[in-house]
Amino acid sequence: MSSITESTFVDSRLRLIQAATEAFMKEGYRASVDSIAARAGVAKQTLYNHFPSKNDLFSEVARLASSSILVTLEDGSRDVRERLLSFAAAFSAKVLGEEGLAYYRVMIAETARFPDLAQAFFVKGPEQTASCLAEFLDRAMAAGSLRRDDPRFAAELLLSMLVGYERTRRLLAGPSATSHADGARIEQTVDCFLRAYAPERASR
Amino acid sequence: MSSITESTFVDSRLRLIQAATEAFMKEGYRASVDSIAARAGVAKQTLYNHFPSKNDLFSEVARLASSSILVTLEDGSRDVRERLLSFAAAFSAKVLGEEGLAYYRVMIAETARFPDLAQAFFVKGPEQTASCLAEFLDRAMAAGSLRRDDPRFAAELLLSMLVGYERTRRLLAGPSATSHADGARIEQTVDCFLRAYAPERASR
DNA sequence: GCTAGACTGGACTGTCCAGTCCATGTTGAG
DNA sequence: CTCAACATGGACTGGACAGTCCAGTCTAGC
Repeated sequence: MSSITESTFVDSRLRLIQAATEAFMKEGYRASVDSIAARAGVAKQTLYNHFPSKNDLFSEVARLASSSILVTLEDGSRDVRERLLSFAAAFSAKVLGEEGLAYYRVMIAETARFPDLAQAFFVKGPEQTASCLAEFLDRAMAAGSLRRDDPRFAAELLLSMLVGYERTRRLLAGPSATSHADGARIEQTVDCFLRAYAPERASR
Repeated sequence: MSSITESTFVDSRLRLIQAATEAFMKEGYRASVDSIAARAGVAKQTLYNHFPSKNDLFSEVARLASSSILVTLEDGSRDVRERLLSFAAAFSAKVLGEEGLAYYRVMIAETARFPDLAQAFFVKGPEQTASCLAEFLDRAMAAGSLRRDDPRFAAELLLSMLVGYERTRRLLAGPSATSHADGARIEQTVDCFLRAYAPERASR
């Protein structure tokens, strides 16, 4: 990319990680070292120059992927509903997208082999997203836009509502046969949540 | 069990299926044929007398397990809330229990290898449970106990709320560190659902 | 030109495992 | 008693795969 010859050394590490990511996401941990090296256009020995073992390579891939899964609420002076909607859309897209599903599947499958990675994935993903959302809900409750209640519980509830059933469907039956269009589903879900957390007795 | 000698033929099939179930649930498809035969106290050849291949054995196990995962609403003349509560408790127990989690994990992990089994699992489990619940909600809506709305959507929503986040937590981080006691969590969830689907403007 | 360090290809080892084969019991039915 | 059917265990095949080794190539910098 940067210089003359097409394999500019050093970046073989990057190519490896990229290839490994693709392979692991598609085939899970069962993806063979040979196939990863081949996909990266690199000799097997080169792979072992960079990573002491397949486990280490997998761990690296998983750690990298884990570091880009947080979904936050954009700051904005808009309506609570507006902000929740845009968050919900972003969250759904991430979790229910090709990549998100693949990653989830692999981590679930390999929890036994890599308990620490699974734990880390959970903390950096769902857990942190829930914290972030809970904080937002807490403020909204304080401001009277939502009924006062346990914000952490509410956050986990909303996350559940957004992807619970749909994720299972897509994981098990493929992304086919979606009953609702995504946008409508999300809006309906958020409105349901807002109805459950509407402030007492005040119509708005 | 029925007669004199301790290995009464024929039931070796049952012992095999039982052993295979345990093994597959614990180690996934990677569980070796030898280990399954050993666990069943049976020769490998015996296993191959009953099942032409490891795939067939796995399929049999999965099909059997799939046929016992439906959760229905008991009929009763009680309150809508009461009935939903008892359903929610049963559903949570099944899905979030040791066994339910293990089964879910295995099916998710092997979707690529056994797409048909995964599909069947989804239909016999979540899908059918949702239908059953939707029917109940539909009747409750007709009776005015719940606000009129798409009952199928409401059903999927409730199922999501009940296990979405908690299942992910348990799958990835083990059943440890549960923030709420199970009972409280379920009750809170159902009440949230009822608030979202309360009949218009009527306080009860 | 020479050296050091990274890359290559391919052969090789050791292990694990699905599935087969066979020689040898054990059992119940005719 | 004998046959048929099923069970046993242990040896074996063939393939996949992680990880090692090595002899040779390319490049950069001295």
